[in-house]
Amino acid sequence: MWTFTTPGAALLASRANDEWPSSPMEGRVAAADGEGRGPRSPTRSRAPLAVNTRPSTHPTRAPKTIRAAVDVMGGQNPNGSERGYATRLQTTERGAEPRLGGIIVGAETKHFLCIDPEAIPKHFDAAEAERRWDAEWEKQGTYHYDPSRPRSETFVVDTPPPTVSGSLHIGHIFSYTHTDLLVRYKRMRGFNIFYPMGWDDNGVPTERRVQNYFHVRCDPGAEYDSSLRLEPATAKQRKDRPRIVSRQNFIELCHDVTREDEKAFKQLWRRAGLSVDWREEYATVDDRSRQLAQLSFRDLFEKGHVYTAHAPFMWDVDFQMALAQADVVDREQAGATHQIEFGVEGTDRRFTISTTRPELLPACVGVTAHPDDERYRHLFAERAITPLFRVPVPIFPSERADPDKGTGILMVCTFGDATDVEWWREQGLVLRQLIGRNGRLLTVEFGTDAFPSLDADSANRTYAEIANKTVSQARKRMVELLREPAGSATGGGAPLQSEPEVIRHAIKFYERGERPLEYVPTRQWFVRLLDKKAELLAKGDEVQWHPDFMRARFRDWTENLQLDWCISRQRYFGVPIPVWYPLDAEGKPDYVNPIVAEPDQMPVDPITEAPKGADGAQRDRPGGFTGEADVFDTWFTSSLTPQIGSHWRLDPARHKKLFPADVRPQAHEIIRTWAFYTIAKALLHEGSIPWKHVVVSGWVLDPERKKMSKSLGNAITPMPLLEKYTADGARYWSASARLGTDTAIDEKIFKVGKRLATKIYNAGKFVLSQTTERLEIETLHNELDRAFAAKLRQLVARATDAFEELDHAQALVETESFFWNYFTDTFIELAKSRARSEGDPAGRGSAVAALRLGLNVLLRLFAPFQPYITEEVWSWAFAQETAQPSIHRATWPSAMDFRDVPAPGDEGSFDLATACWSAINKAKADAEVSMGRAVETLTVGATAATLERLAAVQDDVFAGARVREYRLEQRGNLEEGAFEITDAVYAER
RNA sequence: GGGCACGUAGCUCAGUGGGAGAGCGCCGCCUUGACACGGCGGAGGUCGGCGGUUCAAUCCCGCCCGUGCCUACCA
Repeated sequence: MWTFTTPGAALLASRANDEWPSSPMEGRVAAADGEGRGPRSPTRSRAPLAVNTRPSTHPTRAPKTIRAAVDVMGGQNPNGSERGYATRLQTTERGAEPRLGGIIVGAETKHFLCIDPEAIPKHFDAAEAERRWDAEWEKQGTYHYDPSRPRSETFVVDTPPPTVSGSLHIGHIFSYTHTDLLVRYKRMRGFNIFYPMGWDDNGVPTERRVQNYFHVRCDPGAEYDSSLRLEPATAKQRKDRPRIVSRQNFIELCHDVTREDEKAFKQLWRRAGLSVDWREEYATVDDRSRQLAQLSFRDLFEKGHVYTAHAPFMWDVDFQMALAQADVVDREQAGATHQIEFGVEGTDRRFTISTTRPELLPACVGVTAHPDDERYRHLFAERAITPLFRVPVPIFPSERADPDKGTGILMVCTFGDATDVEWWREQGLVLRQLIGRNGRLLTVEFGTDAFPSLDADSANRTYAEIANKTVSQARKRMVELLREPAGSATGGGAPLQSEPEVIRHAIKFYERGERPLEYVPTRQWFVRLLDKKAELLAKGDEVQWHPDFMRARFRDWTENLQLDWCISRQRYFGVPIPVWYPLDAEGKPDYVNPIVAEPDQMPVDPITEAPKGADGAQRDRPGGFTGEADVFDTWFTSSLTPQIGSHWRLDPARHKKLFPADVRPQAHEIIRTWAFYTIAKALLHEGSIPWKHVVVSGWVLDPERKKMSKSLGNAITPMPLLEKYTADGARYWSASARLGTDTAIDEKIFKVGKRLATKIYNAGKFVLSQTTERLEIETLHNELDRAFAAKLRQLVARATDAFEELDHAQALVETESFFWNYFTDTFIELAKSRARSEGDPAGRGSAVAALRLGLNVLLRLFAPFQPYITEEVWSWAFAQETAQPSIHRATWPSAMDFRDVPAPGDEGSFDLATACWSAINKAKADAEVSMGRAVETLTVGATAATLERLAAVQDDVFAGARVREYRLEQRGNLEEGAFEITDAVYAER
């Protein structure tokens, strides 16, 4: 028996690929071609042409015409699904009424359906179709995860939760489409897809957005106002001081705003056709995420992986919070080196240090030079005297001092940079903290134990000049002070030895910050990572990176890690650190013995809730407890996305089925954060990798080839592009880019994608309107049809290979070029006239069958790329024929689709037909007549061998070219396969 | 400073040890019974530069130039 639409069970035998299962039934596939049965997918039945004949469960909605048609048709619905019916209704309601198109005879007699082209709108209304199919997919549960199926048949995606407070831009569509392409392919390969979607809403971006939106500031000491309702601030209001709101009010405002932001994202995702299972939606501040983040903390605490410490650490003076190494970026800034003369205690010796931070002179706690530096060796036992403040400080040798930098000798301050912190620790230097948490110079008094001075009065007078100033103001004033000879530590004139020399150098900033970081001693929580570099590197190597060179990003970052992970943030909107500290009799917190919340208490807010068994009245009372006010670093929660999806610790059976995930898509700039922390968490919690594959998308660049981002102001909003070029068009643009490759945005590509959808629409309309009525089809009789099918079969193999290698762009190029070059431009044109011929029933049946085979297979190959148009055309007839209401759950094309198609007599006959046809077209173009113009007569010249091979397909060629009479002429001077058209006489118009 | 990626037609990008490609744009023609949201035909490139390996290099190797990113330094 021959069939033309066969979402068969057996899959194309693809290359062995150990780590990347090609199919849920891998291993059985190759052996059981034609016999393998897919798991539970309704399409995996052996009744490919069946039409739903079950009595409708919605008889009142069933149009009579359809019911009549259905009653006529034989066959069975293989799985009793009623879904097919919904689609049929849909189609019918829109006026494209399917009707019997012909009969296929064989072991079983089947019918196929065709459409009335007049009933299909001339132009495809994409916006309408996008809304309609989105609703339909939701209704049908097309993208639902089936928890009853085993892990081996499941494909798990760890979705990136976008920061909803960030601006939506076209880059979102780009990278999320890449994921969706893979997901849709895997779904059609029979996998049970787990594709959740989360929103990352906690953290600084949301707080900042809320502050601006309502023009408010949070004051944790303020009273909660349960009736507070705020409107977005007006321009006038913004000129006033921000309104102060309580912590709880502030958090509520954050929730309000993120709820709205999530809606916008979700709307865009749905419009773009992401095949997410929306039942698996989560937010990183929702109850489950908070609970899991807190459970994560407790697990790490119990395992000894977290600790709290009071120490100088990187601090953003604007946000006033501590930072992790991953939050910090270098920025090139203008600076200046200042040469400042120091004295040596009890001598008249002197030396000159070089510094870019003269304002820290009052915080100088030591001086150091390289131990082998002949210029300074003799000073190492001495104490230096600082200028202006006359503070004696130790001079010590250090290998870290570079004799070639600056003057070779430098001052150590508390704290100018990370090296200062290290010297301070190693040498046991005193602490003279100068920079406050708000970035201004603290008030200090010289002549005290903490700030000794040989001339306290003068020091205090001088310091008064810079106290309370910001760092940059203080620096400016300090330079002026250093120009005055009175401040000299040696009596040798102005301490500043020369004019500051302007340089450009890299300064550490918080990535969202505007002022340089400072090192400020604070108490923070940390996750121990430095002692686990080797394990982290090993896990990174266990993961497969696509493209592979992205692996190096992870390795570089991990190898260069300098600090443990600081996870506490002095913010309000986030996941609270679930900890209380006992208070001693004097009301001082005991940080050494924190009380960690019990698992069954989580999620918990230690600011409003008490430890288990404690009396809330004991809060902040001597002998009682105090709640930790800090929240977690956003990444502490985001690094759990695989576990949030799998419900780790909440549902162990589910977790076992969904963890580790198969694939993690992400952008390359967050390898150091999201990927790194996620690998770290999986290692610390379970000694596992979090996912098997990381798929890295490139960036979207603006036409100037700059990265598109809100901060650069070059971000393009996606919705207008989706509306202008359709979702399928936008997806086409995304799909054109290979993984890891940055892509300049180019609307021309969107346009091409829209054009492709239009062409699919029109080709579908044409093919499905071809009928054989009551004629019988047995097999592909015709050489051209067989040669076309053979080519199509090769395309299927190539597209499948490309997807298996995660090269969606290649799969698209292959499919698109085949569709255009071999299907619409040639095969349809050549088979067209036979498909309508009255005198050749077998040839006509063969043509119609081959056209439908081509359309059916190509639609499925395009389905991941253009989900809307393919679903639309699929719904016209194939949905019913296959009893598979959605193409997105139909089976990916494979050798099974061709199992009953005979091989052509000559593999090259399709190309030969095309060549001859093109030659005639060229003759017409040269004669400036239309392609549709009939040709009264012409002569075709070719070699004898070529003409002989042409014989099998020449009827289609001349019919397609509308040639009435032709003469074949042997030409020995032409190349094999080449044609020359002469003596063409064109018909009158 | 170290590393990775990239450099091919006006633009956006494929590609391969032996013939230089696609789409868009451009030029000319054609309103054909799926499609003018279309079709046919055509022009257009010293494959960043210089060396090397090879019978043969756009492709492999080295150096250089340019672009982007990661990472480091940051007196």
